[in-house]
Amino acid sequence: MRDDKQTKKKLTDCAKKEFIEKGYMKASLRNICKNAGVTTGAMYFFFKDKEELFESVVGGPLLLLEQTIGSHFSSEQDQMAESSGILPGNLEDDYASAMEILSVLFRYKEEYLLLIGKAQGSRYEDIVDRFVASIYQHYLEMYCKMKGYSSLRNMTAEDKFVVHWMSHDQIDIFIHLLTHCKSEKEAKKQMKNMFNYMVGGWISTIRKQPIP
Amino acid sequence: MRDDKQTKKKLTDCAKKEFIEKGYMKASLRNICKNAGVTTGAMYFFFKDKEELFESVVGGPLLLLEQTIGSHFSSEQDQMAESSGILPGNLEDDYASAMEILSVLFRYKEEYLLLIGKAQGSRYEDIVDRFVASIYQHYLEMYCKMKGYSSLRNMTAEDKFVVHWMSHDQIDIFIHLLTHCKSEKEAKKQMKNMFNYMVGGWISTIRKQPIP
Amino acid sequence: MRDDKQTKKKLTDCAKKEFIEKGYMKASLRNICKNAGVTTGAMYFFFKDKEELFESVVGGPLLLLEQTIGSHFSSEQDQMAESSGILPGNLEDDYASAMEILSVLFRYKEEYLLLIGKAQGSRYEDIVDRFVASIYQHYLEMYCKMKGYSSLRNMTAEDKFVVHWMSHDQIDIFIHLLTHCKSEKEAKKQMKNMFNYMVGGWISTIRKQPIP
Amino acid sequence: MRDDKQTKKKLTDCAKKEFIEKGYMKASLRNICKNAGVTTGAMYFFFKDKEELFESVVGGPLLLLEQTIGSHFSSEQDQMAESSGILPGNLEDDYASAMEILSVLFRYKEEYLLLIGKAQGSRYEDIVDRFVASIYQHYLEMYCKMKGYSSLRNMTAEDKFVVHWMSHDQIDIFIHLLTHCKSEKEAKKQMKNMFNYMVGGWISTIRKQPIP
DNA sequence: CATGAATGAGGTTTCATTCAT
DNA sequence: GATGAATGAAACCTCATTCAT
Repeated sequence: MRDDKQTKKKLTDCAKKEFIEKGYMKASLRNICKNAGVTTGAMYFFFKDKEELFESVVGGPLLLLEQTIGSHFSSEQDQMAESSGILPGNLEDDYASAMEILSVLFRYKEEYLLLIGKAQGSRYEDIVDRFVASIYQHYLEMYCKMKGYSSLRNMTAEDKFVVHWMSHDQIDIFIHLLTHCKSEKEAKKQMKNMFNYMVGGWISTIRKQPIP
Repeated sequence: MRDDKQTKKKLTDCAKKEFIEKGYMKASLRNICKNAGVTTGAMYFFFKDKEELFESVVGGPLLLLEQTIGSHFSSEQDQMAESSGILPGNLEDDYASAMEILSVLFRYKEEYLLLIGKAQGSRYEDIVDRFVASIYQHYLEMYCKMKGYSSLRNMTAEDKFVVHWMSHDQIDIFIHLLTHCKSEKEAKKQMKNMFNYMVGGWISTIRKQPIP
Repeated sequence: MRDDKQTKKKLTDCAKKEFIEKGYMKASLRNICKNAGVTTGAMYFFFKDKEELFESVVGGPLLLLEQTIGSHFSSEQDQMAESSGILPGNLEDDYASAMEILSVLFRYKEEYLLLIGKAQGSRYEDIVDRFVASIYQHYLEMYCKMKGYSSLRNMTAEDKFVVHWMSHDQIDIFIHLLTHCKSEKEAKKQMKNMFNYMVGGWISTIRKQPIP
Repeated sequence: MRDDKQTKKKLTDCAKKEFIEKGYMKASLRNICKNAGVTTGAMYFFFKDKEELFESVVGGPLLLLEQTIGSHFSSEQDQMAESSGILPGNLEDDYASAMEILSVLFRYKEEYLLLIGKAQGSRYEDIVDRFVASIYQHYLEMYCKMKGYSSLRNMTAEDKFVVHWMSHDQIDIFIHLLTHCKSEKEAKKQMKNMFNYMVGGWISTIRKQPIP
């Protein structure tokens, strides 16, 4: 029983190491199997192909992250938060969300770094864009509210472009923290400044000028 | 003599196409040569190896870009610009610089996209980080002035971290525009909003709070 | 399973033939595989690289030879043989040893010829020198005794030079016999004269003059 | 005029260096031309092919050596020297000849080392055997005289074999000295012992026993 | 004398994948 | 579950040589 999943485990462990070292494309299945002390045939029993092996490494963490982001940034769950001050409520909420996301990110730091920077050649090579897309709708609606638009249909192409950028930037903040901070704790500390930066950007954008 | 530089030209053209299609790593020299109607041996007469062929495609544009950035963002040339308003003078200057950089970027759009997104495996795979590094000093000094510090040595690790992020973000703005805009004209139009966003971010960061 | 080790065998057989025909360097792996009716990939399943394939041909015989030489010429096992006549006992022993070595040499004649004369480019290209080195110590001690020196430290650079030459010459005798005799039997017959020649050389050298 | 042979000179110089470094086979014409600052086409104006380029390096010295050996070891020029002692006169003469040959060898040491050890793949790969063959006849006649045979036809196959070996050994002495001595002077000093060794071998062989 | 371009065959090695056992 | 063998294509690169100019 215990041996049952042991081989598979060893395989994914070695795969992870190899993918991190060399990136998806340059990673060698042979090498992975050799390090795992397993024949390539055995590997193909567990995994359909290279892609699936890669997925076995990053799939779980990716799903977790998607769900976490989804639960916080899905447009459906957006509430008309009562804004306590000048700041739009949603942005305040976002800060809390971001903290949770950071926790997740650092829980599987290696896997996410793999996904973000070493997945070229796999089906995840555009994962960052997908993350951006997944929060875009949320920010679109927030922007809409802050602008005082009555409907999403009032948004111009220019509006949408800037919202897309801001979505991208939000994701980039996460990546930057994951990439440049050693610990979750440090990331959360630095997050404050970056969030502050982002909010400043939002306000400037809404007002069409940076200065109050 | 008859063909003069025709063969070499054909080779770089086909190389460019292949690199764009498949990325540096997956690009096949054989394929490139076949498309150029040339033997691999001929290719190796002109180019030492795959890397050099790649360089022949992106090298020129890269140099141009580095010089453009260098001339606008070098810390030495920073003047104590007389600020006309609340905005620090340097940021205003940066806007003009950004416009010029955009012009360059769109002049060799394909090559820059190649460098930014498809250079994994080549010596340029970290080119974005290098760009960030190349403007970091400039922003460090600007931040210093805006903060009212007397010396760079007054900067904390936290200060540096946030400046590094802002440098990164500046580069990202360029990449975003290059990636998402069809024409230079459109990019320059969208730039305004994004620059506004960035300046808002800077001010928030300096003041340690987003709202005036 | 059906073929068991048939493929590998075929591969080494064809490799041996090719190496003998063209020498290590000019031997073509493609050609070997073609003759063996096997893809190059298959070859690389059994052998890490060209070197290892070569080793699979000469490695076994080489080891055998080294052990045979080692057991007869190791300085540790040298006994103070009671000389029955004027001839130093060790040289008499050496003759018996030489016979055994000849037996080994002719057992894998092809392989040894390969090693001796066609290994340029492989890690065995200096194998002859290594053989010389491996018996040098033995002859150094014998020379020491015959000279009546009390210690190896009494040997001059000139002494050492001549001993080195004689070691080289001993190896050369083996190579000459292997190269120029068709059978082990013939070699053993010719060996007598050559050994006689060598002993005469030794005595002349010890006495510093050839004439009694 | 001076420039005339300058290119050719440079070419042979660089060729020599490359051949010494890598051996005939691994030497790269491209590399040679590059180092000589000349195009391959130019090289092919002076030399028909790789072989001829190699010949331009070793040809001269080789001819000189062949003539030197020829003039000393040619059977025609052998005189019935009056032996002053027990030693056959010819061997005494050989010693003088050997000294002259050593002088020649050290005059073009590099070239001869090239010929002896790095010519595999060229037409000179068997040069050592050719040297042996070129002195064989001489030694055959000397052996004949020393044995007291009336005609060469009295020689058995066994006689011939041992003479061939002794011819080989004579050549080997030269090679050993060239390989292991730094200067001509040192070689000539060491030569004495080696010649002594050889003469002892000859006498033993003639008498069919090493001890007087 | 020499260039610069081009050939074409060949080199060794690596890869993801398959499949009978 | 797992092995070991094999495939076949493709990878990058180097070579000696040729030839029009």
